[in-house]
Amino acid sequence: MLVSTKGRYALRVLADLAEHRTEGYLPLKEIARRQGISEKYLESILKSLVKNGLLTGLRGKGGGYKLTRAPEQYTVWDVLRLTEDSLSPVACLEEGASPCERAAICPTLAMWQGLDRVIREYLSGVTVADLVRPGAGAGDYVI
Amino acid sequence: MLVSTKGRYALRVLADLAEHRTEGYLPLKEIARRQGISEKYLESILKSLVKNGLLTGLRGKGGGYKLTRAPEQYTVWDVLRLTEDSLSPVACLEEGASPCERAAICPTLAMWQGLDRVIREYLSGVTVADLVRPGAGAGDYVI
DNA sequence: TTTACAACCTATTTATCTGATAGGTTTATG
DNA sequence: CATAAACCTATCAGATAAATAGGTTGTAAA
Repeated sequence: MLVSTKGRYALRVLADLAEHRTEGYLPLKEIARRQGISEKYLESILKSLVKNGLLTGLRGKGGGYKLTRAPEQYTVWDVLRLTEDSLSPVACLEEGASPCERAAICPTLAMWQGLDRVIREYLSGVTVADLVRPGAGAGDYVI
Repeated sequence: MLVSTKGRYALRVLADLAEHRTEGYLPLKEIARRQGISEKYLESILKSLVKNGLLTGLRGKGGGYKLTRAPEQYTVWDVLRLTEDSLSPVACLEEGASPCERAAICPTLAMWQGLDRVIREYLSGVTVADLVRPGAGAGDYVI
């Protein structure tokens, strides 16, 4: 599996915040309830989104989270890069992977690089705004 | 990570067998040595390839493994489907996954389905013959 | 100014999966 | 009949995913 629940939840939260972005700060409790996700688990996910500037958090009464930019300014790729340790389809393409000594003769390397590229281009072509656009269907994102 | 060592090793073995397919049955020991893979681990991988008809195994002295078809008859997708529990990018698209009750309202579902399709189409478009074609480069498999 | 609320922080746990290892059994060949 | 090689079953160590628990700090409203 390429994308964990962490990444899936993060996208659902961003979509949720995009849909309710006129309502100011939204408390985690409310988002968690609406999305059916454990509050505590969601908390750890949102923390990293705040730390990386995708969300703003406001403490105290009346506080909560909101987007820092317009929904079309977040690509799915941007979001998943933060929540997933790696989005590479195979271990040998992960950043920080120990360089493979067979790289020069590996018959599969180019094929994996092609897959990596296909995935990255697809995810970079979809934004949070696309996700919340009404009536989005299965074939919409394939060019 | 989408594809484990199991799948990566399987493809390398098929490519190896394709390159040496004029030499009859190749013993696992020889393949493992040439590819730098543990014999015992490789054994468990090849077993499933034999069971599913991708390879033929011959026991006893002079035995080993060989391909059952021509290299261009194996797509990468065919191979990985056997070695990986799932090639779905997300848990909710795996076969046998408990049906998601939010499917009808999920803003991300269509996007994941599109990714799933992009991956499947890419992997279905590459064969073992492509892998062993001399001089294959990084951009070759992206249309 | 105090109370309630909500983000923030650190640690721990549980389960599953990956990658690998070990040792024995059967079958074919020279 | 000795040897080589596939076949089979079980086990294990480590990593990662997914979640849980409980406490601390900051902010706004009462």
